[in-house]
Amino acid sequence: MSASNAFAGKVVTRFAPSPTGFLHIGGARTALFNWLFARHHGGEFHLRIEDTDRARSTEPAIAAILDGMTWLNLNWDGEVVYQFSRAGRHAEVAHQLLASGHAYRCYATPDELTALREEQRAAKQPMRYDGHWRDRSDRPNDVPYVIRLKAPRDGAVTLHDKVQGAVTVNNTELDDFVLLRSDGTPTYMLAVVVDDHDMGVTHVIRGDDHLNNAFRQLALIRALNWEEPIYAHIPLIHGSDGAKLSKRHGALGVDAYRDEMGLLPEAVENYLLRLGWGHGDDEIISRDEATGWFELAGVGRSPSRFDIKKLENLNGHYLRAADDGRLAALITARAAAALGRELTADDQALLQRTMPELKKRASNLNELAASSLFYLRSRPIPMDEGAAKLLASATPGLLDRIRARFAAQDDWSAAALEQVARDMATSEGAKLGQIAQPLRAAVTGSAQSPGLFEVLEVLGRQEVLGRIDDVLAG
RNA sequence: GGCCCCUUCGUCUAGCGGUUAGGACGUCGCCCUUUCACGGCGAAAGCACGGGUUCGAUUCCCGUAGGGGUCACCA
Repeated sequence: MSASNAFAGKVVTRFAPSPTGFLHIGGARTALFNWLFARHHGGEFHLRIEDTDRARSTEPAIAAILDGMTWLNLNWDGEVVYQFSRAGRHAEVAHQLLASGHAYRCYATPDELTALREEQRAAKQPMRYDGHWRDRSDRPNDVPYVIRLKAPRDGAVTLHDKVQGAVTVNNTELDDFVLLRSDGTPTYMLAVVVDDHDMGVTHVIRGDDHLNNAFRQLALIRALNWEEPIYAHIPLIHGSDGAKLSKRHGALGVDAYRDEMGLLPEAVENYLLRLGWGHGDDEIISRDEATGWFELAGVGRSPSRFDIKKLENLNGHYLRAADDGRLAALITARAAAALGRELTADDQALLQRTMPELKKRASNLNELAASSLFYLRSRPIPMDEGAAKLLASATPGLLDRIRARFAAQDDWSAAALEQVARDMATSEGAKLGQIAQPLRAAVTGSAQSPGLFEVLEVLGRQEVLGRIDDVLAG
């Protein structure tokens, strides 16, 4: 029975992170691929928390994983499985293996193992357990032991991986790894195999840092005489320097992409999807399209580098496509923090109304919030460097003359106001920009803003005249 | 170091024996324009190297180089 055979039954995938840190971007992509594959085939996608390492697993990490999955809208089927809760079952399988002669007790102490590794390192030999207790019948009393798998020593194993293709490893490369620790708790290797089997997982899609583990797990599965899942080891995401993504690359939790970088989940998803996978020339891919198109055969075998620029560009695209009310809500907290006050319902409405123009000018929520502030500020508004320059170099008396024309203006629509400015430019023999730029600076406190006359209309006559007065007074 | 994997523009990728090697991000230029964006148009930029196989290799095979992953009573 080869794992490369076409799969006929119901697809079951899982994402199985260990809660020893945040949900990072690589894990998120693994989760996404598992999710897409399951949904594409109308199967199930499960979430399993691999918390067998009691010392390193933490509650905050678990919360961060669930939070990240939820934010990315990667909904899982059924209850979350906590691996540690299944320790009894894992031990049971280990002892079953012991009874069937596929495993044995090893009484080697940590010191002995360290010494063995030192020896092997010195002799430039591969560092592997030597199987000292593999075939011995003597049993020291009152000495702690671990249970090791009696792994095959001859021949080779070929894994038919859906992404990596046929990969063959000699059994001499594998040693008798530990199944059950001396304290009776299971190792990762045992727990994964037992849980995947018990959960009915049909396709194991994970990072290719697990490729070597697959051979050990296969040995275990065969000793158990269980059905082998289909494997797909996807390449890791690397930093811009080509090495595995880590802290020094700014490998952050997905919460940082949401909170600190102000990205939209659909942008992160689209970016992650295109990392290592492609569908012709398509770049902007909806979730529905992705679900319809995704297949493991399309996953490349080479690692890809994380490119924040492309992610930001994609985010800009999704920002422009996003609902205005949603965006207004998303930047509320950021705007409130910058303003030092809560936003009112009127503020919210104003943000939503101005959003179509604001969102064209931002590539993330931070920029979007910052660009909206001038609408919300109370007088006198601060002038940034660019605005100060514009005002300093404006023609003398310009603002006074603009103010006079605006003060006499009845129709406060953008179109009418633009006409006022154009008339003034004509009569003064100036270019529109010479008038518009200083005016923009006075009214927005910046050299850049959405269309000036729309801004004037939104701000209203009183506020505009007031802001001009503030500058004239200052 | 052993084993395993990878190698198309700077980056993500399309390509699955014959193409002017396509798209996207980024970069540069132009257009639009009251600014910044958005949008539109255009440019520079790539098959790591060496052998084969073949009428013909980016594509198939073998080396070399480079990169990566992994070698725990961690997962």
